[in-house]
Amino acid sequence: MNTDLDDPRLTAVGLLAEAYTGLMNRLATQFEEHRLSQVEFEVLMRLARSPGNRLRMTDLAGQTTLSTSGVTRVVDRMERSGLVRREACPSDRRSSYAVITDVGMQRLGEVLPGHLELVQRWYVGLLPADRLAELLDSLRTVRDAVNPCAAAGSAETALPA
Amino acid sequence: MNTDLDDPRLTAVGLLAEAYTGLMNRLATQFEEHRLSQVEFEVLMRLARSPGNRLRMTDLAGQTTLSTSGVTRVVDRMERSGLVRREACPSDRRSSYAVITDVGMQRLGEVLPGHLELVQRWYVGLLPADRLAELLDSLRTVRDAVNPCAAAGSAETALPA
DNA sequence: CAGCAATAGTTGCTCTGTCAAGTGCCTGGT
DNA sequence: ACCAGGCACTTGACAGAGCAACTATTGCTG
Repeated sequence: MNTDLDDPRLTAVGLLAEAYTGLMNRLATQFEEHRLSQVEFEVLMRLARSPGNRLRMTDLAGQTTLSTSGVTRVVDRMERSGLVRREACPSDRRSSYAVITDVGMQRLGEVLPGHLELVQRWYVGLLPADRLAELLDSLRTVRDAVNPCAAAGSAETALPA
Repeated sequence: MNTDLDDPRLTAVGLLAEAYTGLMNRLATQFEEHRLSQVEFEVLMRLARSPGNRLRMTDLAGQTTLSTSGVTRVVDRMERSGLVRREACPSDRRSSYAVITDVGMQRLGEVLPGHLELVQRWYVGLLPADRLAELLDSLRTVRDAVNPCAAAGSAETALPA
């Protein structure tokens, strides 16, 4: 019928999607064990890696997949559970910082080792070093094209490298 | 503080996530122009590629990222907009098929060319052929580990290849 | 320095999807 | 032949996230 249905480009997208969502599913289980969602984990990571352990709400939104209202709500929840607190920005009364608390830091410390182990097992450990390097390089090419902000921004997802 | 915060494995996950979500954002715009969501597009694709243009609800759930109740609801909506219809399964009265309609096929035909073009521009076209082949190979390795069902199942995301 | 456009954040409404419970149907053991 | 347990699907209640509208601030421009 429609020959486009067999286009190899669809396979390419499918593989990317399945690899990503499959990996995330593997990781999600461990987050749940520690009463964290994926989004919450990312918020903790971003804050922990930022100078002063803090980020303005808008910047946090820019560094995640969330809208600003999404960030408001996540921070609401995390503030309620003590992982994060809001702090006024002295230089601009419109802004406020989200700051990771000691409890948040501790929680992150509990999750991270297991998380890294899972990433090792289900992703980076599956490929020989040179293949992995090539993979990351190609992903970076796509990422830079598709999401130039992340490339230009202060941080990649995790590392400025 | 916590040296794990700089682990390169986090960068690896970050690149995968940003490449994937960034690409999806680019593709989403075009879907909206055709009044389709990403999930609806995937449902149409899966059905169009299946024998008899149909799939049991459960199988459709297995081939997407949705739960069975999620599939029930997507198919509800798509049935309402005429893209899909339900049909009873003669051999098992518990099951029902989702079948893509002519309208659904036509809609898919409208979206697909532009979709492929975008995939070309923001993903496969960014890499030389040999790099792309390596990328897909590595992604397949990860996918097979992380989501063995997809590998074993009747179809990859798009192609059985 | 008054006024106004732009910005940071929050909130109401809505949509989408999940989980758990419920219905009806199928099947294997006795 | 029965019924116990399992399966396919649906439904109700609810959580997460986005958009658009709103408030409070800021800072530019005349």
